[in-house]
Amino acid sequence: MREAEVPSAAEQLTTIASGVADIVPAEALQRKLERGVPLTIKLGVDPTAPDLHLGHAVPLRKLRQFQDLGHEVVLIIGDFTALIGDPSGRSTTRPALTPEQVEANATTYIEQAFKILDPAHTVMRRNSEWLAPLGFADILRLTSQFTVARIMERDDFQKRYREGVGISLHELLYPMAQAYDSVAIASDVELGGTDQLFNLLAGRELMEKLGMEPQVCITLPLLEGTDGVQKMSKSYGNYIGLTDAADEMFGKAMSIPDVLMVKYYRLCAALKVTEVDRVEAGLLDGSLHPNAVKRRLAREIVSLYHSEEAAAQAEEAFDRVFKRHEVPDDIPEVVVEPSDPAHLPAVLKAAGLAPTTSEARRLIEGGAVRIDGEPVVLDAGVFDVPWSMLAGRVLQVGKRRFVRIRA
RNA sequence: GGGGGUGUGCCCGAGUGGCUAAAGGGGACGGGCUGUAAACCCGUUGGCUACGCCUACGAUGGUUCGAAUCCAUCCGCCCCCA
Repeated sequence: MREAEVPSAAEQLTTIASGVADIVPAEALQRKLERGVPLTIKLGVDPTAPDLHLGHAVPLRKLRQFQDLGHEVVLIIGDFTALIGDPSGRSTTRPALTPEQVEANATTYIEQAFKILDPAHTVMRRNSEWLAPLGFADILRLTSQFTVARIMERDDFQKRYREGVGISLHELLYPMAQAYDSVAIASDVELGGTDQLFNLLAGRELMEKLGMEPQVCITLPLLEGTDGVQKMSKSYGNYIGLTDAADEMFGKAMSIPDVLMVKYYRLCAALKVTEVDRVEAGLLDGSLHPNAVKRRLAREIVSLYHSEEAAAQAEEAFDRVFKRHEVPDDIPEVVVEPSDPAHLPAVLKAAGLAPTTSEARRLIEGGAVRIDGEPVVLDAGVFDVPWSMLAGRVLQVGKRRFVRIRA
């Protein structure tokens, strides 16, 4: 009875191809799908960054699509390769992690990954299972499958070599190690970011040399962060975290540039491809208002990581603050040592609304501070305010920072 | 091993003795407009209960009434030759 629900290879291909950067080679994937047997889909993750965001979620979502089409996922925790450090996109040798760090990161990774993946169709493996037991002879046999010229084709290696930046010998082995993962689990398909293409192809090549059916490589585009320019990353501060609170997540999603909306729909939401196509067309011909489209996107994302109710609440809270310019309903309360008159910059600092009193002064002078929604206007050089103006009231800085003052 | 260059605020980058808390740009923040998008306009961008004081131009120590600017030593980074 399940067979009746299984979409045709062509239909599956439409879903799989949505939003991806490349499928190498696409015909091979089609052939694999046509067999009608569940495929083994591989994703290797480096347990380097503990907190996942929507950028990390992109390949995970694609895996989930595969699962929903009836395929099996093997998630490989690169606990052994983490000791090498993936040189991809790096201009210097990556610092190796300690086994403890790797373990801790792996645990949080798995926890967050299962917000997306279907546990019933996911197998978790660690690549130390098969990489650690390899002897020197095994390594020689594996390395003999690759030529230096082939490995040095990688543009990040080339760049580093040309620029005289050191490349440790063990780094050259990274692609081979990852390739061997594919051999170990006999993957049909491996996913990765566009920067992973070389490593993915190494897997394909090694499998072929060892007489196996080679995997198909699917690359996914890098996701730009909320600033719309840099790729999403914690260090750029432009990320939407998988564990962000619903309100936060909604607000961040609303702040992405319009041009990125369709990409987010494709890569970060769980809608059917036909529905995403419809939204894209609607935006193009003007029948859908961008704001409405973005709201829906924000709701979809929050629903995925929290719930539909949470999404509805987040939208309501968003409207309250940003559309109707009202005070949100749950404002953190801060206890401030009363003084009369009160030195407003000191209060702002104490309340966590400004990092320094100097900054607080600037904000006051710039008209950024409100009490119970009313802008605070003081004479130049005056920063003292009667305590009665503050006690029990809502102190606001800018559009989104609120605090209720408690004596 | 030899020769040369360079180190400024979150980032890039001017500045070669006082007019420099340090031009200009980017970013960020705030205000306006708006759909918390983009674009655009304006303001702010070291600290301090503050018409003043303190700390800042890789580090330390000097010269000077006065130094980011001159000198010495040290540290970091980069380039060329071997």
